[in-house]
Amino acid sequence: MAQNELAHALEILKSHKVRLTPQRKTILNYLITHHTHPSAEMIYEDLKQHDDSISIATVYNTVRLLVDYHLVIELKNGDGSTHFDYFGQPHYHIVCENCGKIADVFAPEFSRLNQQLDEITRQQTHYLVNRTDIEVKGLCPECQAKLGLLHNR
Amino acid sequence: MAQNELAHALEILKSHKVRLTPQRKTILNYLITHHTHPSAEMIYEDLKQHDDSISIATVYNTVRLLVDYHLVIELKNGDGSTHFDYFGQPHYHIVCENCGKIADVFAPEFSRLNQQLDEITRQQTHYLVNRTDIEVKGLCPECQAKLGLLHNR
DNA sequence: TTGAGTGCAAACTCTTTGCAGGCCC
DNA sequence: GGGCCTGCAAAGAGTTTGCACTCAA
Repeated sequence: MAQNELAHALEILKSHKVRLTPQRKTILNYLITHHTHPSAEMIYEDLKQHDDSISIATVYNTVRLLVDYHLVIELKNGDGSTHFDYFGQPHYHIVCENCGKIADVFAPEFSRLNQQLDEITRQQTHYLVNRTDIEVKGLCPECQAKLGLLHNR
Repeated sequence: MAQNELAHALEILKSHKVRLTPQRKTILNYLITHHTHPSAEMIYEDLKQHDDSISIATVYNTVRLLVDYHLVIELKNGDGSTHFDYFGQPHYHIVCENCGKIADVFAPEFSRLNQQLDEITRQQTHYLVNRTDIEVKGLCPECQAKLGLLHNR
């Protein structure tokens, strides 16, 4: 499954004549197999553990490349850094405003909803729409408990 | 209109026992009357022109305060800095991926759509939902023309 | 072979912080 | 009058850049 995903993503890059270096494959594979919304720093630290030696500059270069090809999306969770998420299946994100934890939300209505937004946006602004990112903000279950808010559910 | 808006916003702050300093009023008023999605730096530069002397630190402090009280929302347009927008009427944003220009989109369906998202998100993640931000990315009319893409409309 | 990619470290930009003095409530 | 807010400058964090070397195609 993840292997197919990786092959598929590599195919897309190859079709755009992007050079497939070991570093790029490693980072792409990391993002496909880790749905933890890591920052560049986290990717770097994790990959350093294994014998994959990769510099932080290459991590930044590569994630930007992957974002440009719409394979990965950027997320901000309020901690100052940018987090990344492989975007294989359409989904959106909810960010905990207290601890910054990010969760994925897969909604069947998502694509229909996106189409609606595209339509409205294009009519109203004449912008050419490429993609829509939805970000919900709230409190994760842990932080609700921590803050004594569970009775509010 | 803008005066009512300002009075309304100040009322909200006052009800939370927030100290209403001249700087805070000035910045809030600036954001209510300028729907240009400025960065902290832009607000600072603009206010420096007039005799309002305000430090950049105060601009950062104040916009964060306003974001905390949900009077203002933060936007990223890819230029590295954070932009701010007074959030009087519910709306969302489209960002030009080429030049970074941000436009507002007011959709009547927006609040219904938000409710749907809240529902789905809460059921799926058990997060307590506070707010939903939608950000559409695309190309503004000017950049479409500049890039010779108008025939794609 | 060759030019794009990598690694390193320094530089840069945006934002935050510490502290002394000022002023809103 | 008390304590939060402001202004200044310096520090901090995250990200980008310049350059020499490497390697995928």
